[in-house]
Amino acid sequence: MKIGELAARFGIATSKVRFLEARGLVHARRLTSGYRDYDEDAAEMLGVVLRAQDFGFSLDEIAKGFADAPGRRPECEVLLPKLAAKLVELDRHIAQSNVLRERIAAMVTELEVRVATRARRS
Amino acid sequence: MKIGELAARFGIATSKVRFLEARGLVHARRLTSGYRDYDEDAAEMLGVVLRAQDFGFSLDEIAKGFADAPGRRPECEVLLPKLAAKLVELDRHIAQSNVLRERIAAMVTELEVRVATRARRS
DNA sequence: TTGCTCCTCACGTCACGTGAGGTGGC
DNA sequence: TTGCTCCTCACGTCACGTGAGGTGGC
Repeated sequence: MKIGELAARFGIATSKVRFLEARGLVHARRLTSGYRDYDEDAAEMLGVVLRAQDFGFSLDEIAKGFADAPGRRPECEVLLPKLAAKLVELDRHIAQSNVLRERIAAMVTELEVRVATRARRS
Repeated sequence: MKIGELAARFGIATSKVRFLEARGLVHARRLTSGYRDYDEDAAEMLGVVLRAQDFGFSLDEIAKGFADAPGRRPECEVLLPKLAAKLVELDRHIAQSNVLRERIAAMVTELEVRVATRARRS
């Protein structure tokens, strides 16, 4: 599989795939033409990386996760505390977002009232 | 007020204040020593900028907001549609975060079961 | 003099995106 | 030959943070 096909499969840009390769997070063989060539193993690895990113891990954290793991995939024991920490972080983030949402909603209401009042006056 | 006091008042770094000044989002007079000097007007403007950032506006958007407004503060008519759009965006973001939260929680549970099973086996 | 704050560059960071200039393959 | 995809640099972006080298002010 060439880079364009792989990128399309995950809905990302080819530049991102090359970038992740430079960071050591995806591996590619090369065709004689110099084109990158990916097998299913590489695709799966990319999938794991993208999901970890979704989970809020930075690329450094993800790289360390792969390094800590003896095999290609990080082990449960390594992953568990990190995921648990992310869960706490996410909960705080969601709570903050909800507060923010209410503040913005309140401001919108206030501005709407102000605009309406001004319209009535003129 | 000097930069350190202003920064401390808002809980931000002095480097951020200088950066925002370079972007034209805060204004400072200068003392003869060359030190930046801030009055309450400047502090208020900084407060507006920081709140807008909290609301998820980029610095470019904030700068445009100030530019669109004839005075120092953006008008309701300019602000309202932008805030409304942010509200929609935030709602989507919160919904996604909740989905993510459940996915991580499920994975944590799954890994815990796997670790427990392995412990029992050995 | 000490120690704190302030100053101006300039470069680093994070995760890419973009554009130049060139090549492979149907 | 056209047109699409691929390649490698190198620089741009966003919102700052950091560090060098130097100065003000109590």
